Amino acid sequence: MGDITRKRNPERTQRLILEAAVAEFCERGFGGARVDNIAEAAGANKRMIYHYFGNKEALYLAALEEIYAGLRNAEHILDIEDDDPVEAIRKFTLFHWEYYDQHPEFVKMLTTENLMKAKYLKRSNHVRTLKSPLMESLKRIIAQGQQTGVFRDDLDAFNLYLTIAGISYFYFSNAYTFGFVFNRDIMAEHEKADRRQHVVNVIISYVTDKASTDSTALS
Amino acid sequence: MGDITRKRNPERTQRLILEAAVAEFCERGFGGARVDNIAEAAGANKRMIYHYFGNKEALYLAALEEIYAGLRNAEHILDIEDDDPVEAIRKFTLFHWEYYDQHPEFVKMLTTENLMKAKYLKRSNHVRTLKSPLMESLKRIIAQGQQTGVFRDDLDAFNLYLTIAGISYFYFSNAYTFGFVFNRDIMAEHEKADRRQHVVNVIISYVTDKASTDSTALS
Amino acid sequence: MGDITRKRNPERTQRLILEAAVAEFCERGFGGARVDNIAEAAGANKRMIYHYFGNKEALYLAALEEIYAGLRNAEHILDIEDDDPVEAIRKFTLFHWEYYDQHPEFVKMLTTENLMKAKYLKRSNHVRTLKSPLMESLKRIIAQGQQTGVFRDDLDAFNLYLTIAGISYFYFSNAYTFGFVFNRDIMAEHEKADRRQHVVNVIISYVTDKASTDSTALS
Amino acid sequence: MGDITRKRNPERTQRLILEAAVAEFCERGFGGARVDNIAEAAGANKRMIYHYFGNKEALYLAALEEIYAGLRNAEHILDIEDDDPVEAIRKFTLFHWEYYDQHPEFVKMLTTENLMKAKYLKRSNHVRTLKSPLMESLKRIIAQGQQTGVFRDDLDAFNLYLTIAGISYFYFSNAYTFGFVFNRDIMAEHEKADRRQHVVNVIISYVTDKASTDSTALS
DNA sequence: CATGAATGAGGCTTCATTCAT
DNA sequence: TATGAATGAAGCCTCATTCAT
Repeated sequence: MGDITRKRNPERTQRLILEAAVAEFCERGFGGARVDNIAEAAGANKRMIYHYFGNKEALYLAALEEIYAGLRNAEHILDIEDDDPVEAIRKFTLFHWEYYDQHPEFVKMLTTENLMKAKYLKRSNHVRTLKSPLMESLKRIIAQGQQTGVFRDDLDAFNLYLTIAGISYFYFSNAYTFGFVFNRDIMAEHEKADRRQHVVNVIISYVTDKASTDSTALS
Repeated sequence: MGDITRKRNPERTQRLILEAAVAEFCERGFGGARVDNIAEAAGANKRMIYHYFGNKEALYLAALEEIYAGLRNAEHILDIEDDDPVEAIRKFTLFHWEYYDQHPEFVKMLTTENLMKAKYLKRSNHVRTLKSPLMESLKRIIAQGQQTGVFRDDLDAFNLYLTIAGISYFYFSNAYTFGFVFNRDIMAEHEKADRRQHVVNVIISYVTDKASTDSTALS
Repeated sequence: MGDITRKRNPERTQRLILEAAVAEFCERGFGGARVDNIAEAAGANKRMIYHYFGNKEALYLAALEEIYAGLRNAEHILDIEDDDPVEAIRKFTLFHWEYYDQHPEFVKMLTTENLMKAKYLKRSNHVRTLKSPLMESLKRIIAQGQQTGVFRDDLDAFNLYLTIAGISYFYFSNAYTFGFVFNRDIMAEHEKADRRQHVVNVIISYVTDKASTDSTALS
Repeated sequence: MGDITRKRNPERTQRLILEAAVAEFCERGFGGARVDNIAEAAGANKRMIYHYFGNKEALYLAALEEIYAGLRNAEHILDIEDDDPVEAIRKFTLFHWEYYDQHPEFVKMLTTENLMKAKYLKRSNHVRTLKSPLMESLKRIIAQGQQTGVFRDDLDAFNLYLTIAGISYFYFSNAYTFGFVFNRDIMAEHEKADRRQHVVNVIISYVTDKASTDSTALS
């Protein structure tokens, strides 16, 4: 008795289950995840999962929303008040790079969810609002860069956002296969540092390349 | 009688099983895929899968190698004999875009495999050699572009390849979540056409942006 | 309601499974035994077998150890405090005869296990200690018999044990084939009584035959 | 062409199948034996087994009869023309010891068959006659030993046969469990030589022990 | 709130046997 | 005679979920 860590602590139990669920779903995907594993990892009884979350699908959705919530919290770090749009876009790009690097569970959950055609995400009521702040930030940066004449004119926020996110995301999401095919240790620190710089270069080259705007007419 | 499609045609049976396996693994991932479904879709007896492929894991590996083999075959299309390096890089980029667009099974199998940390790919003996030709093509293009002074000096083939592949791959691999969060029909033809042009622009801007080579020193 | 025999009685469930397992493995051997049969005979859900024992192999090992444990328990009956070594060896011999007669499952499990080259027995951690008490008893009897000059000098406990056990064991283990070949109802009570006496005679003749000790030189 | 070893040699194929069957049934028992394994080991097509033997059960019966036929052939070696009944009984005993030692497949097939309650043996039409010659030999030896006053009067051929056979058989049939429990290498040559002598001693002590005939009245 | 025993459906795999050639 | 592709039944095992306490 007196074992306060185990007895009658609903919030703690829920949190532990959620954390264990995120880890398990990341590690094995939805189909491969085991409710038993989650219960054990959470130090909770399996019945508690059903008590608090209903079933495996609902637990997965909770884990997915937890992941998106993590991104929302991190956005606050990204307070770009820079006068320099180039520096701002650089920070914006690096924010994504760093986030994916430090939150592999985010990458894995999104990848899993995409394989399931966003089946569960579509059931979420408040996820859709989450990414907007980042998009708004990007739009502000673009506007400022174009006003000051540093950025090309034909920038589209949505496309640029996809490129910035994708170029970083892909490195982490597909590291295993191309690491194997090209026989490189993708996750080594020096490899990541090298790639990080490349990513920034690509983005900055694109947004500041005003000449090539016309080149699009070629294709 | 006369039902030539069902009787004693081992090669056909194997092929049908493999095709059904690719579809099923793409649709549901390794853990979610059902051997029964594959057998039924192939119009074959379930026992045949074990007769020809051994077990589910071996069948998955065969499907994975089939996917990579498909890429190898497609490479022949990419005979870039252009004198213009910019045009060459454009073709190279579009080849990847088109391939991912037209072969969603390639994207899904690779994504699945990455979620499993390339567990099965590592068992493959001849996959590693497959991507080399593409990399060689890219190196030739880079060399030519730099000789003619059109390309920047600091291009790294590996990084550029990852960027070209990733920027396209990401669009298709993450279409479902992005489409939902931003409420856009990512797979609509006009959206894809728009994106296709953007991707080309980004790559060309980067490789031809000789000025910003120095800008990297800033970060 | 009130059906206490079926609900929430883990010990009872485990015991019933184990008993059913012993019967099934005896009847059909390891390969021939059916997990479904065991579950049904135990009145339990098949899943419970895996819950409590892990898998078929582990269940078999548990059954095997149960069998050996039965022998250990029976040993307590064999408290030979006789002053007469001949009477002691007679009791010792009859103990084995009676045990094999009354525990056909012991004979069958051992026979099955030997056909499998003791594959599972070797995994057991506490079986090896079980037979020692019997061997110790025999050694004491031999020592006493030799001290009093009733037994021959060249008795080897291990060999004698094998003979005592084997001569009885064989009758029950091979009853079906030689019962058929010689067309006799081996398991009829009068046949067993006759054989029982013969077995005792053979052992006593051997241990008390001091003259023939030299005869070994002949061969 | 010209590969005479593989093509169109019915007798050879049948013999190879039978030999492979004996080996497989010995190694794994009836339930554990695999028709595929037998076909492969025989270098034959699986269909041939069904062509020549009908089905798995019939093949097993054929293997069982083959085993008994082997014993019959070996009996000819046992031409005991000795004037000395003790020497004759010694030879008779050693014949069984040697046969079991040199033909483990005989021991295993009989053991397997007994576990199945002689299910298949009972279907055999000519096995029952096979052991008679040995029994007749033993009866002659007993008669001679009793006529010359060397053997005890109460010898029963059937019981003596069982003892002689069983005491040897048991050593080989139960070698694995005994070897493990007592931690001895039962099949080592020096162990076998030691045991061989012991077995002979036990039998000779019994048949020549005329005094203890009365002692049976005690029990 | 918490436990873990119990369940039924379904998953992968194996098997002896038959069929078309 | 010989081959090996094809089959349906059944085996072991796993899973998410519910129930009794």
